[in-house]
Amino acid sequence: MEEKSNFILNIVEKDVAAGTNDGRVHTRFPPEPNGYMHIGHAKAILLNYSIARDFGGKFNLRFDDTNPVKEEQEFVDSILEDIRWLGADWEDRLYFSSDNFDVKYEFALRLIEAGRAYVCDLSQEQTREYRGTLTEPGRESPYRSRSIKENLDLFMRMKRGEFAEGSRVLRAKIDMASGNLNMRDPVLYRILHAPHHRTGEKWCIYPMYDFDHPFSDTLEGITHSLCSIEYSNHRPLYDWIVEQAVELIPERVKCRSRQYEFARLNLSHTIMSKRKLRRLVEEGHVQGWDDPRMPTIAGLRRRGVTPEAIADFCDRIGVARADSVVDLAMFEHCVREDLNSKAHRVMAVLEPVKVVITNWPEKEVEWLEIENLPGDEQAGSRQVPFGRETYIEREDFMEDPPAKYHRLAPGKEVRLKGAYAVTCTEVIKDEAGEVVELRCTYDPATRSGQDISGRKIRGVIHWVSAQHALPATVRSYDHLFAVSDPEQVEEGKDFTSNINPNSLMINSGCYVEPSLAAAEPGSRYQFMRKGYYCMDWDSTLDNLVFNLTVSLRDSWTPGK
RNA sequence: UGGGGCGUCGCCAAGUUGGUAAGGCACGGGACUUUGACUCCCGCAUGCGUAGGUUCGAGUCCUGCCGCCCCAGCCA
Repeated sequence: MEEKSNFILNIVEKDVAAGTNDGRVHTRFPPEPNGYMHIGHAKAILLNYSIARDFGGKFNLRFDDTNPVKEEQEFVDSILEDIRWLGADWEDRLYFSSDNFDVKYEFALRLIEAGRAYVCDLSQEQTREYRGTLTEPGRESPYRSRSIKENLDLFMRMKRGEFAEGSRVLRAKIDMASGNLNMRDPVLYRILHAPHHRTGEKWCIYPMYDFDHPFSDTLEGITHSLCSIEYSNHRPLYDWIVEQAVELIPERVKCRSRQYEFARLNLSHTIMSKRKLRRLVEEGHVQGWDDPRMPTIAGLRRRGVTPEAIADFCDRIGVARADSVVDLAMFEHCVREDLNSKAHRVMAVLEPVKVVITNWPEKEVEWLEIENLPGDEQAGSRQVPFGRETYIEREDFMEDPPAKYHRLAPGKEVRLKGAYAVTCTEVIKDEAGEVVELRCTYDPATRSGQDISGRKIRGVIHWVSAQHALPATVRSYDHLFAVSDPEQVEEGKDFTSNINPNSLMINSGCYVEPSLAAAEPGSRYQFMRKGYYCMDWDSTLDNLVFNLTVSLRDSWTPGK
């Protein structure tokens, strides 16, 4: 009914209507291969991809690999995998900034020839001093007036490797008095005697982001270059570079690319900075980049979150320019909604207590048919064994229950889901007073689907046949950070002090129904009345391992 | 005290040329229920940072305040 609307869509619609760039829409996602993708990146990836898709345009994937010191092939591989998994299709347009280092060098030469760039010999420290401050204008470098001939010579020798790292840079000649520090003769190229993960030893000068990015966009014909808010200050420089390219190297320019900024995603109870996520991994607060508690794409995938849920989430949070923090509950809602419609229902008991049905024949086993996905006949059904001994959840029994406790208690009757109604007749405890076994009787007239007892049975609990149960380990997760804003800390502490010590809980003595013997790692289920779980790759034949994706909503408040 | 942004319900977020505040999440209430799940109903901003102004009429225009974010890498 209501169309989704945001300022970027409005811009694109207007451009298409006006025939800007011949009505063409071309976006890109430009990751730097120096870390893993997280859900914040997913927002950017999906935004770029969906705009191209929805307007019949194109979407490129371009690695921004202009800093060999920080970048590695390992990250290229993981990023490729994550973006593919998210479903953003770059078709045959996978690019690397480094693929065009030659053209970029040529562009730089023309900038020098036009008198708009110069080689500067100031040290890094001096450069900083000359740049001025936020409130005071900068001073022009003494090297700013070098002749074009000398600049050309010096730059070519920089490329040949004649100079030490840090000894010289190529700078744009713009305006040292600009209120925007990015315009105070920004560095275009620096010397880095470091091997590049793709170009190897070929180059020892590397372009800076501000020079490389806009030019790459024009080379690829990117019409709408979307990035996050902190690049707003760079837009004047982006436009300057595009203008220079249009004028000085028009044969390579496919269009006048334009940059638009939107607010990056922040999630409550979560951190999104690559640096801090790295610390969580390196300091052992989590077990790796794909730890299910991590907001990384790899972590979410291992947790059991689907790409569809992520896409739906990104769709719902919208796109705007205002800083914001989205409630994690919003994300969890999207995950539940998606899984609710596709995860098959099975039974698993996480903290088992044995139930013996005293009036059930010793060796008899009855196979009950239970539907896989109520409301969806296509999903079929399966046979689940029921016998004299079963396990139920420890929390589904209370010796002295509060009012409206629709579960098992002495003398009370509940239905074992898909099977019979049982009544608790005896509670057996150990010396410590811990309940170790419950004795019940069942009523044959209450067989699921053929209940002729005429009684209305309120409580329904899940169970697993003891004789057929499969042992399993279930890992339950809570928010990695106990507080909404992990960055809010006391004096002298940092975000790690907000780590939730109980974010991981491992239950190793669990039992799951036998149908799960056929489950595959990565497959998702709803453990009835508990939550959604994903089989982990750590699973073995004699011990299945499941990760909690998200629990079911639970509106039951004891005593109320 | 420079420049660039942003401020609409607890959290996100729509709001054409000014015409009388969408939607989602969360929350509360109810119905249904062999998952206390799902689903379905109902409720939830006389007010859009704030103070003025223009106007028949302003979240939308003007002015002044207030608050928050970003920028002084040879990182991206």
